[in-house]
Amino acid sequence: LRVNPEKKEEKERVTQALLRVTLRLAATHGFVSLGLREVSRAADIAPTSFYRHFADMEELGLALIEELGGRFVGSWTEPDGAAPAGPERTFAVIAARALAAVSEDPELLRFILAERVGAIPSFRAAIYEKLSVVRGAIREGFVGELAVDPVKARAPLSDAADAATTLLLEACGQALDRGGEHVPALREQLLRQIRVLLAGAAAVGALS
Amino acid sequence: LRVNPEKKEEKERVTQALLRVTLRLAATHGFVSLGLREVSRAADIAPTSFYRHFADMEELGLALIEELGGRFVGSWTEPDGAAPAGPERTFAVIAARALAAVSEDPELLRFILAERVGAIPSFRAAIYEKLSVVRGAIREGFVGELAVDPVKARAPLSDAADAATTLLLEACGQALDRGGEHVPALREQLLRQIRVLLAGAAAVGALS
DNA sequence: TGTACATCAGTGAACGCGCGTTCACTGATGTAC
DNA sequence: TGTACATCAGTGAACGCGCGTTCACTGATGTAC
Repeated sequence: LRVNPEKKEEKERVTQALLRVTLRLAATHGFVSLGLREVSRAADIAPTSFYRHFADMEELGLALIEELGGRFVGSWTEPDGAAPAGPERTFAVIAARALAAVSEDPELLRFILAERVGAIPSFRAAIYEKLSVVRGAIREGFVGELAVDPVKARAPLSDAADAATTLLLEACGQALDRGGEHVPALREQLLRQIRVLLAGAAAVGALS
Repeated sequence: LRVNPEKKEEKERVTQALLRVTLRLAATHGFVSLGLREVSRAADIAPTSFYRHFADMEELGLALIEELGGRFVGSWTEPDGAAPAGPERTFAVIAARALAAVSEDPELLRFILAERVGAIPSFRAAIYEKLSVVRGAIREGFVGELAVDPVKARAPLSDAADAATTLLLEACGQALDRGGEHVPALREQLLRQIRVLLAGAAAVGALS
């Protein structure tokens, strides 16, 4: 038996509503405090209907990370149209998008930042995986724009990409807490930190 | 009326039991998922006795941060006996202690890292305040060991101290997740990152 | 075309359970005089 | 010294409430023939 595409679409709409509503509630009370009934109520479905979409809240949370989270952080690293114009060009583009995300979808960003270090190991692992795409893109940017040998400078490149990713996420968290008007200053600070990082890597002789 | 010091001590013992038990439970389920009855049960007191110590779980959480958390991160920055021996000596000492804390009190560290970016604003603010002591000590180390003018290089020093603090916390989080056997590698990576950071600051001319 | 059947998202009633909070009480200890 | 009173951490009973989960059902839609 096949399934009516309209029906499938309808179900998908409810599923998305559950995800969005969970993000909204998690932003104020924290994900682990949420219950199936609370999110069902907010999504305007009966508590029993929840089971048509997810087995429990943990499964919903993983779907949040896999679908919304993956697309979200993935959008930071899409290729940009403009030509590279400096040794931290790739990073600057990623940073600009990530910081823009603070105002575009603060609830999703809060969820990702919180659960990245939260109490649920499966969430931490899933978010780590999604963020490793970002880390990889930053690393690729360093490789391409610094014209280093990626084999010889493997460890320094990884160190720098790790550090840059960490500093990027911290800047996003600060932006979330301090409000949109601080974003330009946070971006400037972040770019200064990365510039220093790369200059240091060159000075130490690890990169050239 | 005065109060029997033995009685006060007894009450304090129960209060501490509530704090420790909360950390233990929060490590596996997340703080915001905990209830007054659950922690009271684990601390072997009646649920109603909880109110003799805290008005609610949020007050308990703040006490966790103020008392245990403050003493904990404060211990990272106590003056050490040995004489400074390099431009990142102060940081190296702090990093060593922070990473040692991973095995000494992983539950408290998890709580701090999680609630630093969690859903409760008062927790975030309180933890930020405690961590600013660490940030300040790292900055002082940079100032003293790099022999720069702290007035002229104020912004670069702040950038570097911010970045170093962020990278330190990330290393702690990684150590928590990946287990004690990865601590030496994480410490080495962290120290490389800070070395690069300082070399870059010098190269950029911000520090000298 | 009509008829019988399968699928499946959504539902309302009902369940047992643990929750936060209130209340009046106990019993040990300290204070007043 | 003895007696009356105050303080206060801890308690058990009780409350109303929301929770997660089960179950049998509805009704719309698709399939078989």
